[in-house]
Amino acid sequence: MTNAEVAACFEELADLLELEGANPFRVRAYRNAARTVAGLAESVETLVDEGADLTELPGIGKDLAEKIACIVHTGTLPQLEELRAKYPTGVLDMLKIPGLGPKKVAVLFRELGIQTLEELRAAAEAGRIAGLRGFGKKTEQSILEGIEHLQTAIARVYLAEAMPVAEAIREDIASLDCVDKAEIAGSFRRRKETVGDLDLLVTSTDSERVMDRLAENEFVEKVLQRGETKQRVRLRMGLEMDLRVVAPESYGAALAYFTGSKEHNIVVRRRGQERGLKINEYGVFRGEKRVGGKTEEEVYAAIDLPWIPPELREARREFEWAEQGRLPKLIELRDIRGDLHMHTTATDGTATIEEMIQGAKARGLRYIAITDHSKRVTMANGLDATRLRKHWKDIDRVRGRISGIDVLCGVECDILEDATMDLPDDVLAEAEFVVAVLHYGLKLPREQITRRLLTAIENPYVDAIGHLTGRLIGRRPGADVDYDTIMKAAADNGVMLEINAHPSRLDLDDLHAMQAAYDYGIPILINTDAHSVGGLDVMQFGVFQARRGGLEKRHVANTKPLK
DNA sequence: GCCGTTTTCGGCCCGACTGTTTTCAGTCG
Ligand SMILES: Nc1nc2c(ncn2[C@H]2C[C@H](O)[C@@H](COP(=O)(O)OP(=O)(O)OP(=O)(O)O)O2)c(=O)[nH]1
Ligand SMILES: [Mg+2]
Ligand SMILES: [Mg+2]
Ligand SMILES: [Zn+2]
Repeated sequence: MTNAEVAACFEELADLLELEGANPFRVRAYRNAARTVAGLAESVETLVDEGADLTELPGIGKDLAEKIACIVHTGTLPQLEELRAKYPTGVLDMLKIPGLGPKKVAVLFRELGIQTLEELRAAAEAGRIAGLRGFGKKTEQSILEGIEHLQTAIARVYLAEAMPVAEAIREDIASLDCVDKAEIAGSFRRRKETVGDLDLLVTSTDSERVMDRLAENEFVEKVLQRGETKQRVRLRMGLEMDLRVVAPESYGAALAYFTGSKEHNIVVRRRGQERGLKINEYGVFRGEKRVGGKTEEEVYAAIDLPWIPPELREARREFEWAEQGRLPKLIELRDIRGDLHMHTTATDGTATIEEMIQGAKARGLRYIAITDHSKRVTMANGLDATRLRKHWKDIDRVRGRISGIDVLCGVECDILEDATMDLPDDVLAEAEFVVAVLHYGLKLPREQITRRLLTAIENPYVDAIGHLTGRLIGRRPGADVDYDTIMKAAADNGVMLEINAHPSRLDLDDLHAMQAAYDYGIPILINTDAHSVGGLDVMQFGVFQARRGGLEKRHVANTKPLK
């Protein structure tokens, strides 16, 4: 039972309770529990087995602690099963339609007995929905469009994919004379690995002009919603964008609001309440009087906290840290000196040794390791001992004529399904850098995954483990890694763990990078795994993930000089 | 359902947009 699975139970229960018309704060408690569990680096299953006191976790009381234990032991909750029996899964599907929330879905289910999206479509087409209390012709029409849209709607988008579009739109809006500031906020500013939409904050005294300009932008397909201060549009790429326009004096408060996260905002506002203040997107108010909000610093100062970096604003540990003046000084891209994982045309890269070295040098790196694939990765033309030794000779020749950057003859060695290394020790011993990885057999049971990873970690020639779980964000889950065992072994054996910076990997993720660095003292590497010169530019995404995990420069080995 | 040196009961963030409504509920950010 993974943390994600436990969290999913609570999420589903929250949705079902909402349909039942339960107390919204009780529903929130379940959602908070889901978030707490999902945000835990340690496995709740282990915690339960060890008899840990779960009520020490934020938002988990006696009741929820028992429910967690019940889910871990039985896979579900009696209460959840009862509600599932009452509301078929198709009812929950209806909640995905924009504009349909728990109240409306409950009406459709109760009054018309609608249980699936198909039945909902039929009812709307037959005109049976308009006329229900709270439903009219427009709602009926928007339901039909909503069902249609669900079929083609895109999932969350990689931050890296959203970035060029976001930046282009931001610049266009910023070029208007009436615009003071334009910033992308939301999950984008918090540097989450994927974004559900883009949130553009603009300060201006002419919101009409700003909204018109966005509506005309070449990336925009359609205006979905428009009011006095905000507009929602759908971009041609499928992603949607929220535009919020406020007056310049509200910049800080609005940026804080729109950056979120939602849960972070709730804590900020609660701390405001406790101090007799009201905090909203327009400012900080004592009664009618505005007492701050021009900058984010003012907002945080009003609740007796230092400014908190956006990457940490997830209502995890940041308030505790800020309160104690222990906010980490987060690593920055410019701290990175080396990149110890990349490929060339020797295997599945598209650039030569020389091009990769020059590319790295042009990006200001002082050292790199060239780590082409080992033979098991036949698809990528992986190298056997003979070809690898020849490749290293080639690298050695090229590095000899390029000054200003150190180049290591490395290898990305597969950890085979039978828990042996893809290359013999005598070859690995000759390597100047070895990053060991799982590529195949990711679905093997936890015990075998552990055995394989331990083989690599205990191998004297392995320097680091790359993309530990092998997850591909939004496409496939990673291997079932026993983090505690693996991290303890890595710490004991002096093996580093990688944050693979590729936008679809980011593996280690933020939570486990934090666990490795803070709980186990394991040096972290942030590597690009570049397969082309341009691939070296993804380093920033690895740094973002590290920042979200609270990592400082000191935690990251490739900020240090090559020894 | 959680939580607390102001509370162990009674709060729980705050506001915009839409559509349905005759004054506001629902949904969403
Ligand atoms: N105070 C407050 N702010 C909210 C609430 N919901 C959303 N926000 C703020 C914080 C969010 O980061 C910001 C943008 O909302 P989004 O729905 O786009 O969420 P976000 O960008 O965080 O994640 P996303 O990747 O879009 O799913 O609006 C809320 O219920 N209360
Ligand atoms: Mg967003
Ligand atoms: Mg949004
Ligand atoms: Zn690689």
